[in-house]
Amino acid sequence: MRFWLMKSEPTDVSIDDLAALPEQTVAWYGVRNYQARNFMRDQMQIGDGVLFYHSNCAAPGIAGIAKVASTPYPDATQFDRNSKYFDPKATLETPRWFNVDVQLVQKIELVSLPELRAHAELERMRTLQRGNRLSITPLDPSEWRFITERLIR
DNA sequence: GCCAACGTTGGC
DNA sequence: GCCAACGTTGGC
Repeated sequence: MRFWLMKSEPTDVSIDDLAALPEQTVAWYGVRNYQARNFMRDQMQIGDGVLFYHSNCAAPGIAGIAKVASTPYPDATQFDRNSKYFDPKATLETPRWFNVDVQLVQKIELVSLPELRAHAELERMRTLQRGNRLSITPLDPSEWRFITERLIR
């Protein structure tokens, strides 16, 4: 079992949006970065722990606990001409982008970015590193435990 | 809206 | 394969 931090812009899919979806589950569509894709395609397994992070918004931070809820499959938006995620180089035979489904476990009181930065235990977290932009990053089990056991009210 | 950091593109 | 130009991310 692995642990992941996954960023979502709340104007796109917020934690409340996720909570309102059938099965409280969403396809993690729209990833167009190879490293992040590879995490989903090659490393994620059903049941992996996910921290659902709100990014590019007024109050960035961890907004919920979730889990990986499917094996990887082709991201439908790459084939959709009307989607901003359409990829003309992708074909049904050779899809380029993959996603998993993510299911909400629990909405939490926001653990803000400044709070995350305040703990020495988390200083090596990828998301907190200078210049990091990757939307999906692995978490050390120790980081997962610290956040889920110590920072969540 | 600014801008630092980083990934991708494409000419050569 | 190099690398300048460009686009995107995301905190502030």
